[in-house]
Amino acid sequence: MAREIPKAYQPQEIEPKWAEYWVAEELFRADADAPPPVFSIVIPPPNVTGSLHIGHMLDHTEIDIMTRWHRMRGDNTLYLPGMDHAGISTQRVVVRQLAEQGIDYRTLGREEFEKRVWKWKDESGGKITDQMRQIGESCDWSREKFTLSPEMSRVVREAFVRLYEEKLIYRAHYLTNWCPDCLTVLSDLEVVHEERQGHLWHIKYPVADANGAAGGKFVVVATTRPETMLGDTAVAVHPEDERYRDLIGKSVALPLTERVIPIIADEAVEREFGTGAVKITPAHDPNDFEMGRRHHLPEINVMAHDGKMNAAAGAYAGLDRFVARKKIVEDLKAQGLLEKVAEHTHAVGLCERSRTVVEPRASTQWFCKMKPLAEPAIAAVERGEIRIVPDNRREEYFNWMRNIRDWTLSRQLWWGHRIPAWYCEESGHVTVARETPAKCATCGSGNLRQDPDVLDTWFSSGLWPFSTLGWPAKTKDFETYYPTTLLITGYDILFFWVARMIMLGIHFTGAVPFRAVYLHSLVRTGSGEKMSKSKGTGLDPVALNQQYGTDAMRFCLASMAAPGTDIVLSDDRLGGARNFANKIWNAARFLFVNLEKFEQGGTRLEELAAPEIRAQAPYGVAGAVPLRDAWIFARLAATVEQVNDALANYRFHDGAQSVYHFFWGDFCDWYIEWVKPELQSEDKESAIVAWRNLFAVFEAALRLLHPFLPFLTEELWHQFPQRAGAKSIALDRFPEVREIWRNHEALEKFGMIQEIITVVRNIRADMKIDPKKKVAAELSIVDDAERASVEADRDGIVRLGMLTDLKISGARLAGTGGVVRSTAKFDLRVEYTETVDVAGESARIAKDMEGLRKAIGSKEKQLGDETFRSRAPEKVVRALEATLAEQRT
RNA sequence: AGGCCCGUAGCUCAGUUGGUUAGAGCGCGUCCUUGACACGGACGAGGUCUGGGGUUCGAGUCCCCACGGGCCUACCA
Repeated sequence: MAREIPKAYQPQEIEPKWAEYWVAEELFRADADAPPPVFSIVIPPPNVTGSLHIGHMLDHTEIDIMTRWHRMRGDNTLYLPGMDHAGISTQRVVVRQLAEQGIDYRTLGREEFEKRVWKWKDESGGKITDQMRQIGESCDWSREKFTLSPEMSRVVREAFVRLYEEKLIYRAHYLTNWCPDCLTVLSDLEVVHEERQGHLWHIKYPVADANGAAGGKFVVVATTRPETMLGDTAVAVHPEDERYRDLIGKSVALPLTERVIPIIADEAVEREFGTGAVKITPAHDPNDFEMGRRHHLPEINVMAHDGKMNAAAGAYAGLDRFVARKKIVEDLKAQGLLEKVAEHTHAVGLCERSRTVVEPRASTQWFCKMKPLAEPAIAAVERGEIRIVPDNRREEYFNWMRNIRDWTLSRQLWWGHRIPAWYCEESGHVTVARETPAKCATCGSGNLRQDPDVLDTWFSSGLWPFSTLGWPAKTKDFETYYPTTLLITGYDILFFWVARMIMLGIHFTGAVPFRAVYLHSLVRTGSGEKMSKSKGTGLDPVALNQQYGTDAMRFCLASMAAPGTDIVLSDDRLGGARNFANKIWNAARFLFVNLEKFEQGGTRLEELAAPEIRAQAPYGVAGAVPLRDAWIFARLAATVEQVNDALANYRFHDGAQSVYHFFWGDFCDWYIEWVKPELQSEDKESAIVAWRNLFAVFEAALRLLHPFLPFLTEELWHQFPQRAGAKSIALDRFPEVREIWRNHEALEKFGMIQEIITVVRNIRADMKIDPKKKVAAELSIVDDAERASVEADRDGIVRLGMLTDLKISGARLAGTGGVVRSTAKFDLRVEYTETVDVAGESARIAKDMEGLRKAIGSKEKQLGDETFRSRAPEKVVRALEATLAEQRT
């Protein structure tokens, strides 16, 4: 480190340098030939619709923490990056952009439009790549993939053709969800439901005789969508409904039209709802569609693709559906056919992307049969071949999978994988093939036309874990890295993506696509909303990274990422994480600034901190490791184990908290403060031991911190002597606990010293003793071994307690005056010549006593209870007794 | 309609099979410009865990009910 180290850590100066270095040196290139164990993870490919948002930051932080941790533990590690073409979303973005320039995308033609989208993809994709590099993701850029690349297209066609040949993909006329804004059908998942206050219109349909003449009677039907009545082809009642029994088989004259439609009986009709009579519109309602099939009713589609009424709507043709609704209600009212209007709250289906009200509409589409795919996928999770974390998402997965319905695959879009199906213009036959066929497979005609539609974008995403590794070829990558180890993504795409990968993965490869899925929380705004760019509630990660530093952002997210709960990011939290980075920076600053002084005595950094020197720590003076060193290494060991355990269970917040507490609380607040004088000691041997141990702990701490704060730790790691050719801390080892680090005794002993110092400080603060004024103190410890240990570290206690002197004995406190406080293990008296605030002191003592009495009381009561003694485990009883014994003294 | 989750300090949240006086960060109060760090240090005040009932020797932790908030699935027109 140079002499002029800034006092405050400035991530902006440091981060870009390493971000570039990591990419340029290709440090994270995976080697499929490297020995196991393997850790492989594929990125949830971000949509090329714009740039990374704060949700991605969380995703990528967690993935990168896991990746770096595994890599440092020596695993054969692959983090595969890539992006998703995001069919509907990306098309919408470009359509909107064109519209802003006054261009209707349809006038451009398909080919030109696709060109425009590719151009956008390059820009947006480039931006995302830049962002990912900026935030230091340790992925293998040589293996980057894009879901719509020619390579991925081949895989998609392969998968489609296989499923078609297996009769799992089929084309059918069915009722689907239509978005009049996106102008495409949607799968059920892309329709979101929203409770809305609406109306239930009760409409009178005149009963007609066989000739269509009205007989003065009416059947009243209730509907929430009056405009669809123009497409009614029947009225249905329950077969056992007494009210309507004699009308079954008769007809009604459909108002506003010339048509006469039958009254049919079907058990699906709920007698309790509305009037018990239902208008049936097979072309515009899922229930009605089914009923229409059962009763062979005609379908009359009354709406065009853009949500306007079509020619079949007669006088209402050309009107927007909601305008038509209003007009129809008015007309009915005018004709006296509107019986009443009731308030009615119901769930309205909206297009996930455009928020437009989705129109159920019968059309011919491609579908994927899901039940046969779902069964093995359910079984795999049941058998534990895939672990879903957190647990409760497992149930959600099962619920959805067990009730799965067929997947509408085709989309009326231009941006996406074109469906590999060709229609013969002569015979009408369909040819589904991997490559463009020359002639019709059935009749041999060369007059073919490819299906204009594209596939749901999630179809290619569903193949991602194996398409990216070279499947269907048996590549080295596929052999080595599939099944992938872990998938980390948000729970909001459990069904869209995760479930489908599991189904398609098992179906095509015979193996699960990943061994575990960790579903993380979502990042929300302060008011609890899901962050969204469109609502302006999104936070810009680039700006935040700039302001606080990427490391701080990562650490902040990690420390809040408790499984199962959403994250609310705040400036306060980010500031706290930034402060932590600054603390680490300054600890390093302390080391190197002091080292300069020490080096003047002729000792070089190499002798104190070379890798082989560090490996032998902790060092002792004349063979004895000083207590503070034994203690910090024991704490380091415990922390390493806590972090390993936390990360193994995706408990990022626990891991983050452990390292925070260790570095700030133990290392900085106690350890550095304790060794300060040793570092410039006259006694050369002690000084060298202090330096060596300090460097060893600090360097190990950097490696421990690295997965969380990669930039800062990389920067500081390079300030240490490293093995020849060592390029990065990211390729160094995660700290491994050495047996001699573990030291329960040191933890106990140093803990007692900390307690003594804390009591001294307490007294000083309570008595308002001038912090700069040193005072005398006296300590009494009954236990010989404990007393000896404390005596050995008397100097430290004196220094950190700001004492002039500390008398230690095993007898009762000899001196008088001053303030006395007692704990289970020791009594302490601090000289205090001023008048003690008796009232305050006795209030404090009284409060202490009160708490203690309560604690003792409850324990005595418990221990006195025979049922407790006989039923509680012995361990608990003994621990209770031990504490009670202490508290009584 | 069915299912799930949450309600713990002023704020945001931890609290893994029930077990000693319930934790963190921020905020707050007192003191400290001591040469790593004021993005700092020392010390401290704040919760009885939404309410009620139950199981248990023992419950923030398990069960039931109520209230409050959120989410997901769902073709009652």
